[in-house]
Amino acid sequence: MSLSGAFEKPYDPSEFEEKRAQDWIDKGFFASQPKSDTTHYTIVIPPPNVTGDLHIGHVLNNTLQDILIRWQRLKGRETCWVPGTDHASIATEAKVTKKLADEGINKRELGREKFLEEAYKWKSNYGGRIIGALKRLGASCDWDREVFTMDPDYHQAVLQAFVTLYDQGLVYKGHRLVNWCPVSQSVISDEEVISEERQGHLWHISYPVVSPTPGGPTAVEVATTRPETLFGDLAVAVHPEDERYQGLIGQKVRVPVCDREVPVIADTYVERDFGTGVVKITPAHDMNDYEVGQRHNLGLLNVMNPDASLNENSPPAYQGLDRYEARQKLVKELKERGLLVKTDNHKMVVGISERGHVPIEFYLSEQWYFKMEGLAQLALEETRSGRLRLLPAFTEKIWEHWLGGIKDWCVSRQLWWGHRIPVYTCTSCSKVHCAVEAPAACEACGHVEFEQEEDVLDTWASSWLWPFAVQGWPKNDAQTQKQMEAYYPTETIVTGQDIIFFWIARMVMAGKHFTGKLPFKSVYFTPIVRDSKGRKMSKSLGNSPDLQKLMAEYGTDALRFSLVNQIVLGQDIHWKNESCEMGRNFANKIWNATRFLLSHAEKRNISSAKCTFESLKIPNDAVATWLFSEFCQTLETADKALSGMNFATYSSKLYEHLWMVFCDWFVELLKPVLAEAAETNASVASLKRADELLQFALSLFDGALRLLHPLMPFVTEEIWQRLAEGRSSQTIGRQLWPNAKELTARYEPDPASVAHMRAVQGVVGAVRAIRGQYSLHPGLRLRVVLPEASRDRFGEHVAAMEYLSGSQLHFEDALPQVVGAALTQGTEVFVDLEGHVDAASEVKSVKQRLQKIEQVLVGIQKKLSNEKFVSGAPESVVAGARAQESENLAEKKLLNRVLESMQSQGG
RNA sequence: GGGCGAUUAGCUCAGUUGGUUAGAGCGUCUGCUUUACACGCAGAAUGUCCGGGGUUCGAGUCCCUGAUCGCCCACCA
Repeated sequence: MSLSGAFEKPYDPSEFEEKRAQDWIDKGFFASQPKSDTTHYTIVIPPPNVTGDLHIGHVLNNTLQDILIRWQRLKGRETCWVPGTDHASIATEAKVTKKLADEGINKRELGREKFLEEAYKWKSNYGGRIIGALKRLGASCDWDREVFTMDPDYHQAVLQAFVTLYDQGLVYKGHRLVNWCPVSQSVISDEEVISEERQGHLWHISYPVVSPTPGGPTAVEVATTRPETLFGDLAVAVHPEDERYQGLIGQKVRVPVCDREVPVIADTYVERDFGTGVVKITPAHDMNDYEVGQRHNLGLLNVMNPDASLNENSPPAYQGLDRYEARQKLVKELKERGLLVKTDNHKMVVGISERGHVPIEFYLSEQWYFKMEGLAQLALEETRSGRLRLLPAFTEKIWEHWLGGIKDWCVSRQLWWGHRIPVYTCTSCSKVHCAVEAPAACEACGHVEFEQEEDVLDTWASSWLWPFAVQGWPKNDAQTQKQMEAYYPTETIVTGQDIIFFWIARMVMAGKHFTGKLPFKSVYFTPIVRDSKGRKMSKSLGNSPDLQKLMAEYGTDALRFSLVNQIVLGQDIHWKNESCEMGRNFANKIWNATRFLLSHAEKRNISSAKCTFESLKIPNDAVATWLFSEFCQTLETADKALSGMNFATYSSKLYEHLWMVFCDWFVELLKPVLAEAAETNASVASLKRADELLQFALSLFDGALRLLHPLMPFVTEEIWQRLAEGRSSQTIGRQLWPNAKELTARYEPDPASVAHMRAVQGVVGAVRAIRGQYSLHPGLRLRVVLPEASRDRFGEHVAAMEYLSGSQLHFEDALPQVVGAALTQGTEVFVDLEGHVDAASEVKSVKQRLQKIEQVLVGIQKKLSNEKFVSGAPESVVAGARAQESENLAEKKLLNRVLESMQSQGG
């Protein structure tokens, strides 16, 4: 293929990527079909919120899934990556509600049906965005299988799961204090409450004693962080053994402002050392107070509305005020009445609603719950038995802790966007029916009218079914059976650790409970991506990278590479946009390496199309044997790293192989070979060698591209398309991943060739270093002397070594007059510096080096003279130390010889 | 209050079961339009491996302890 048009430097990904991403999908390269054999490899995507935007965390976890899927696809497995989106009940409802409010429309006035219409409109406007972004990222999902958690089939699955649990007695309705989000005006689960430390106050308020005993106190001082709830106080509590308040127990005190009389009770819940040792008890607005209230039969007094404003149980002046306005007003009034003793600053932990971003209220209401203990046991058994593996391993401790102390799951939400709870109450006899379809007639009285529950289910009570519901569960038709057989259970889940309880644990429970199978074999928790200062990415900080811009500026491959390359299992990533440079430079590097190979192939009339990895032939040549050995090692590392989900090991090995090995050394070694063959009087042997090496290079490069493809799909595809004409109906993504066993059975890797090449590199490096030491111009051809005895060893590489080091090699034992000397891999290297360097400065340099060597030798010899080391350490370590000693001795001897020679020359 | 993780070059981080003279990328410095690539090539400099103890012939690695940062869990109003 000729180097025209689309093969310019530098590599410009923005020219290709978008088109390529669409082309892959159009040609159906990612489509999967259930097969009757067992080659399936399935991953289900963690469905992003339907109205969400792609953020860098998505890039990370979807890139990792894509790497696994593309890797397995290259290995010839029938891969299926199921994409989709989550309806995200509370998050979406909040967005739609806000949008309506901005337009002056009140959600409740609009009514349920109209609201849902609006929500679907919103979904159709924004729901495609994140899917589009994932496609742009190159995610090789089977896009024909996209599922939305409110699709009709999925809805059926959610209802069926609920009904099944109900029939099994695992669903109940409970009347208790719940976490209430005043913004969404719905209950939320414990997991949706985020504890945050906040600076608050501890107000000391005086409660007058109703009938003080003579000489006794006339008031008690109560400490509280939430004064506005005092309208709901039903008692004041002290510790039963607190000597200060013995006389008060059983008396009555007057709640300030509302002037209600409440008893002083004794309960061990009270900490004597905290505050004043006197606590106001507000059973309807605090979990602990609720418990205390239960113990003392205090009853309940709710003083708030669902939006956290004060209700009719508060004094008229406070009714309708928001809780914080009420607090201010009350504190002021207490001060005026002289009942506020003091105000202390106080740090406390406040429960914040994950979606509403405001402190939650404890609120008394009736809600639906799932019984979790049995389900939690199912999940625990899977990790304890080792059938389910969590990475990083320490997450298993978190898992154990949560599941061990699990509480029942409050699944009802006072929302409209979601799966409405399938419970129907007969309007005549009040019999409760739970069924997927509304019953035709009441089982008890035959009446035909029902009222369905108003509430919808927690989002996670639908997404916990994801791995099997996407395949059609619980339907039992032929297609569903076939799909369940092929694609369930899946392999692995890749996601953030933040949803370990929300989603991962519950999927395991649901999988075991409803299908009897563990839904995946492993879970990989990705690192959290933070900004360069270690702060969480957040909208309010505006520190999230603009991914569209990054992809346009550096390329998607660059983004993928740079992100993956920074992964450390179990640790956060500190992200800088500039780190994309590494990936961009890498993509450019291999792009240009291709330009080099192809231009020479053209010159030598070699068809790159014929040089596929399948046609790899290894010429009988030290350079080829060496590169092949390196490649085999890279392949082994890549396979092992990906199997163990060590993604950064995989990325850095490929980087090293392609750049440091293939480009820096192999291509450079190839150049003099090609140059020799290009001479007019080139020998037949040199022509043959050039052609063989070039063909070998192209074939091996094809293999290396495949190894890199899962990580950098775009640039590898662009290159692969240019290696042969007429590939547009194919993709590199469906070629074969090199098979290590077959490969090494055909050609044996040769460790000696690697050692041999290291010697060549050592000599070249030594000359370069000496050149650098004196800043000698690279164009200056140096005279280099190697010992006569090494002639055979380096014979075939002389031309290459001369080219790489910019020198002329001579094999002789006489030293140059002014000489830069080095010892590398047992070879003495002498660079003739006569006329370039002043002898005195080289003498000085040699003396310095000798000093260093002396120091090192002292250390080694001390170790070697230690009897315990010699007898105690493994043989290889002792041998290593001895080798080190002799090497340093040899270098010392060499330098002394050089020194002597130069000093005698200099007079 | 419990549990977990981190601390290695100016910055971001590697460093397998303890074993040569601790590495990479970026940045810095030097020299290069060497005909694939300046998004490049060649070379160089830079470390109290957080502090303090201990185990060991040998510790960045294991143990104890202290400090700092971060995360998770927990009902002190």
